[in-house]
Amino acid sequence: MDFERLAELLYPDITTTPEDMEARFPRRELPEGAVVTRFAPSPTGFVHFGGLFPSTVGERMAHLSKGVFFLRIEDTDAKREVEGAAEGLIKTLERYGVSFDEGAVLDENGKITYKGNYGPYKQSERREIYQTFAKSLVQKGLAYPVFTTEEELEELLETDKKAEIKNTDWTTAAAEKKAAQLKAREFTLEDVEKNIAEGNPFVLRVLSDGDGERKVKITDLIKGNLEIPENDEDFVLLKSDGIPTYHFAHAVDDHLMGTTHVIRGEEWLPSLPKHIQLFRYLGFKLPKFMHISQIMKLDENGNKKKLSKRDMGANMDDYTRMGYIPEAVCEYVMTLLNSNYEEWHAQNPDKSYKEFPFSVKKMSVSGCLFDFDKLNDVSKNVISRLDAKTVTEKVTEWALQFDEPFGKALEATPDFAEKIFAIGRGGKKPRRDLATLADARPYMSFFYDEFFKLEDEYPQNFDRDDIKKTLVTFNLSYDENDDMNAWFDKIKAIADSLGYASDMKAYKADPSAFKGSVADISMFIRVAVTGKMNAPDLYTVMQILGRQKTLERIDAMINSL
RNA sequence: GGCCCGUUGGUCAAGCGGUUAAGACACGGCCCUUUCACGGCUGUAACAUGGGUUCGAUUCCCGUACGGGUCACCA
Repeated sequence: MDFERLAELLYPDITTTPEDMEARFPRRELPEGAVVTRFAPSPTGFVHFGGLFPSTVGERMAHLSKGVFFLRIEDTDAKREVEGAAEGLIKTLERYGVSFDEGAVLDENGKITYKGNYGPYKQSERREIYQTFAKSLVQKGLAYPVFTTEEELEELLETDKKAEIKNTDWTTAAAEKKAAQLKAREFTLEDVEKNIAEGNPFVLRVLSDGDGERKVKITDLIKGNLEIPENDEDFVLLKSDGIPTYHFAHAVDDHLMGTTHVIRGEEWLPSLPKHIQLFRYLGFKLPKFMHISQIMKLDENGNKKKLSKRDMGANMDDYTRMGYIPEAVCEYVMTLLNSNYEEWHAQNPDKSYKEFPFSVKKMSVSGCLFDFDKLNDVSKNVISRLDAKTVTEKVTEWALQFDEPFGKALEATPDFAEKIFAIGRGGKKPRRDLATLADARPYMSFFYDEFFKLEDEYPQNFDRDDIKKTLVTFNLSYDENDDMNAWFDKIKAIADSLGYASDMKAYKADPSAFKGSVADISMFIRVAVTGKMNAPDLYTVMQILGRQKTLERIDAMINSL
């Protein structure tokens, strides 16, 4: 067959050559050891937690090595594209510390612009580039066209779907495919001429030289040494609209853009032989591959399942809504990525996770389960390290968006809110009450009259009279200028007068000698003032609340008893 | 179904030929403590399974089971 002729028939408009492209996109000049990575999402929706994973890895590797991290938009499937998705994607990633040096970035108006010398960074705008390489493959006899009518196409899709969905008859499906492939390879130049003349659409398929019985050996930086059967499928390079499939675009783009490390989810592992074959056909140097394990969740049957976009915690916006701060999510991601992160962080409590010496070798080969308990723990630490002012700001901002009445209350008296958040904050061992910004409301709402309510009841086993006497006596003696000791001495005095132990040691030694202890007396007061059995330090609470409100609440309780 | 990847406590995981098999989260107990939170101590709990190789396997090899992924003109 005259491949030159075939190439001309197929791509008469393409006058550029692969050499032209190489010249247009020269090799990058980077410092020794610098790594070029990329994140290449398709703009089909929001950022998925599973997408934060590989993008964080890429960002860390590139920036830790003084390399380049770029964003390429893989919009080769027009049908699935979602308007505005790319902008949202970039914004979200930005919030989680994933920023790009090159490729699609946002301008000051939040619109996409492109930066860098290896563009376009949007695949739909790289047609000519792909077709140039496609044409050269045809010239070398490594790719060929398949003309298929719309009906035939739909039919094919139908059978594929059937095999997939009904999970039936894989063997005949495979045999049919094989036969179709052999048939498609047999065509004449005349057939092509005729089809082109009629304006029939075609796809370009690779002419595979692979043998499914043989295996390719490849080392994945995460998975280790792999042996996968060679690709023997004449897969599609260019779709009938002239747009490449993922496989072809990946080979061409990552070569031209100088990607040194291809980081992606492990769902790509099975198609790796296709990519290896393509890089070879195109004469490209193979980049390093890193296939990252999926994040899983437990389904209702207790089986691990890929975290899908419907799941809570999949959409990064979920975290915002739930009140997780981005730093916490980032740190959680780091703990999953490199298990020694926590150890490092314990030794370097003041350093940002960005200073952590991230290591590819430490990455896990197996998929891990998403664990909210762990996220909460990490998040509690992160929030506990913030100062009162920052927490006040963050909670207020969050609440104004997701819990407006509470947000307004905080906003009205920021100094008051800050005093509350200052309780137990600062110092080496701060309180860890808040896992999320949303936890603030149940924690502190009793400080605000409009949210104050009796959440806990007095336990039945206490004499109402004792409670009443405690409250009355406390109110009469309360002096907000007392220091903590003086304040507590008064409470102890009440305990003694009612037959409750003021000394906990004595109480514990012989509980039967007392009606209760000073702990119970404190609780009587606490419930009256906070409406709850559990609250931050009562003395401080009263100080912040002020004399008037404190006494009012106690009075109200006395009257209700 | 074929192919690929995986399997150490409930979760994340260290260990990679000889260990009392770390640590963190979660859970239980105790201590501290006026409650909570913090802190300290402590406990329960694991190498999926069967064969090899070896003086010795959690570590290496093979099979089995289980889980996941994938088999599109989607990425």
